[in-house]
Amino acid sequence: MSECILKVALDSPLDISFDYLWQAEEGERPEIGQLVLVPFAHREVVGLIVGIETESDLPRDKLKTALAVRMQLPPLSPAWIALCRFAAEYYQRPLGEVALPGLPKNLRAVKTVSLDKAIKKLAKAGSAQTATAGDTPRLNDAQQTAATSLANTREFVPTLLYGVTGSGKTEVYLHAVAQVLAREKEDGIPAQVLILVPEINLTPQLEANVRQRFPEVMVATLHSGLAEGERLLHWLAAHNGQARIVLGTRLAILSSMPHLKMIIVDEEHDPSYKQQEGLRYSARDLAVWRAHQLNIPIVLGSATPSLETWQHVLSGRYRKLELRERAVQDAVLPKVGLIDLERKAPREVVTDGISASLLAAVRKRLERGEQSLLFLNRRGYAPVIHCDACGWISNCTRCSAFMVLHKRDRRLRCHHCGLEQRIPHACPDCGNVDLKPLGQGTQRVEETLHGIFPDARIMRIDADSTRLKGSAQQAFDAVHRGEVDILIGTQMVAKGHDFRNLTLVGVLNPDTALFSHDYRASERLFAQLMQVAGRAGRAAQKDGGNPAEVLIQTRFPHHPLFAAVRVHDYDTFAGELLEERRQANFPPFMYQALLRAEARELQTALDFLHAAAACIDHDGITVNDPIPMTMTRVANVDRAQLLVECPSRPVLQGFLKDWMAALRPMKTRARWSLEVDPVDI
DNA sequence: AGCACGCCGACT
DNA sequence: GTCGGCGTGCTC
Repeated sequence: MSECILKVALDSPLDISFDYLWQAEEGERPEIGQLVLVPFAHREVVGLIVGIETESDLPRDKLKTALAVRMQLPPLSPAWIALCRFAAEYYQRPLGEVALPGLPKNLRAVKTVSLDKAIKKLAKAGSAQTATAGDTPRLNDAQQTAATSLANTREFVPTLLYGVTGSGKTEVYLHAVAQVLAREKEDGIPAQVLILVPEINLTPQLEANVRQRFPEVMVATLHSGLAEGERLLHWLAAHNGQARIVLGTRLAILSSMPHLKMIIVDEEHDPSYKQQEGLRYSARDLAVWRAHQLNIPIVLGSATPSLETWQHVLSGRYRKLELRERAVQDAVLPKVGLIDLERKAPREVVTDGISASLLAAVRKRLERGEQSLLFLNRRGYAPVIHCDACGWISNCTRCSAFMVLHKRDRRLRCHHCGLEQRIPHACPDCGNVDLKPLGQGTQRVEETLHGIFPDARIMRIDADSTRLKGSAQQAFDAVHRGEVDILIGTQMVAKGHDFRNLTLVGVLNPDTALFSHDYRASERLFAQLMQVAGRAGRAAQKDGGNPAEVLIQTRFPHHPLFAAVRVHDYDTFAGELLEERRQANFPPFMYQALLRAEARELQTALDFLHAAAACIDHDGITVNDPIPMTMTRVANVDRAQLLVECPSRPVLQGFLKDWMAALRPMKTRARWSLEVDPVDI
């Protein structure tokens, strides 16, 4: 028996580690990286051992004794702890708040029963398998070149795999994975690969592809949809090295993988990689850091890379491997056309937001027995109802937003706070019974199309139509089986699925993003248009038949964004955007952080931000004026924000550290949080 | 963040 | 008389 002091990180907002006494049994010394059950305030919690010492700075009578070290779990590696520590420092949060919430709940439970059971189960599943690749399809030249380059890369080289939808990026990933796993034979290390995808629910194909290609290999999946028991098994399989491939969403970037040898980030530009609550990290950025830390290759795949990544390519920090053609035989890129809604003569007849030209194109598809997709990023029937007589509009009483008309449920619904009410039968202000829906949502488009094409099989896919678990998948399956003629959808339909018999994509209303105050809106719109265009049949035009067509309705047909979309020219467009960003001192040429505050009274939030702006010295940092957020009130809480900027990341980081230290003890009724590298401002 | 303690209003 | 409102303070 010998006594030691355990330094323990706990999931607590206090940015310190906590010291506990521990009597180590002979031969059972605790190690850094092990989990430990400790008494904390009036409860028992599980923490992470981050240090083992003989002395504590605190007097002995202040120390409590740890209750149990979780010896059955192999310790988390120093590299994993370093990753968490980096994320904690970079995003200005305590280590414990980064390291612990990501662990399966069972590992953090007071009782250890399910953990023991899971460990036994995995022990039965056997040791690491030999990685023998299944049948590998032939690669085209571009794919082969990319795959060879990746095969020759064993160190940290961030690589952009740049290719349009259908150019065969997945095949290149799988080759790269096969290469990494095959190296086990040479150096005897059972390598692991991490593959990140934006939304696991939309990419069951990738999981199926991976499992089919590597039938001998254990594949773990990690995403928020897993049941706790499953989550524990998959996490443990990654942690003990049994799972050779881990496929997951952004949260998987913090998984423990002791033999990690390659990271792949699919659709690296996707906004889903940014966690938008709690610890607001970018999984893509952490992936690059993790690859750098381990000196292993990382592949970032995209048809429309983020401007951050693109800038790194231009500056030579990242390597670019390009896949130019679609890999599927006979497939060519869809033809993109614009429908000018402002054209004076002949004027487009527009029915509920759908132009006559687009309707004609849909009719042509119906006659040919082909499928059409209409894309509108707005669910509900109409975004607002209003009274012609007095000007009343359906504002939410708790938010600075409209109540959206959901005609089928006969309700108004706020998409921000969830408030619902029945549709008023008359104007609440003047009693006028003729309240009119303004604008279009997917439900209205569905209704209009039913009226125009009564015999067509029409399906709507959005968050409302797919509320039930599994119903989204069922809907997509029905489209694949050809049971749908016209598909109407929000951005849910833009990702992941390619429909072979789909030859028309109509984009109803992209214009709001063109002149948005958010300077990232056009970058996102471009990506979204390219992505939704990619849904159009990859094999639609064999037999010299009809090429797939994308029709975009717009009142601004001369906007340069559309010119770039028409010729599928991301390079030029990205170059122009980057030049604008450089001129305007926006990211990636500027580093930013956002201090947000919210309170019942807007003034409380603003007062706090003003005090925060004044509380320390900020040489070299631009501290902007506190401003109310664009959507100021959500669920009866007013929100304001303060943007700080600096062209140097280390300088900004240094400032943020001091700033947070100064802010924490400040007394305020406002709730506040800091976001580093914010995406929407 | 939890969670307990503590000191004032309407109810079985 | 007590249930419970949320302000304040502490956590090795």
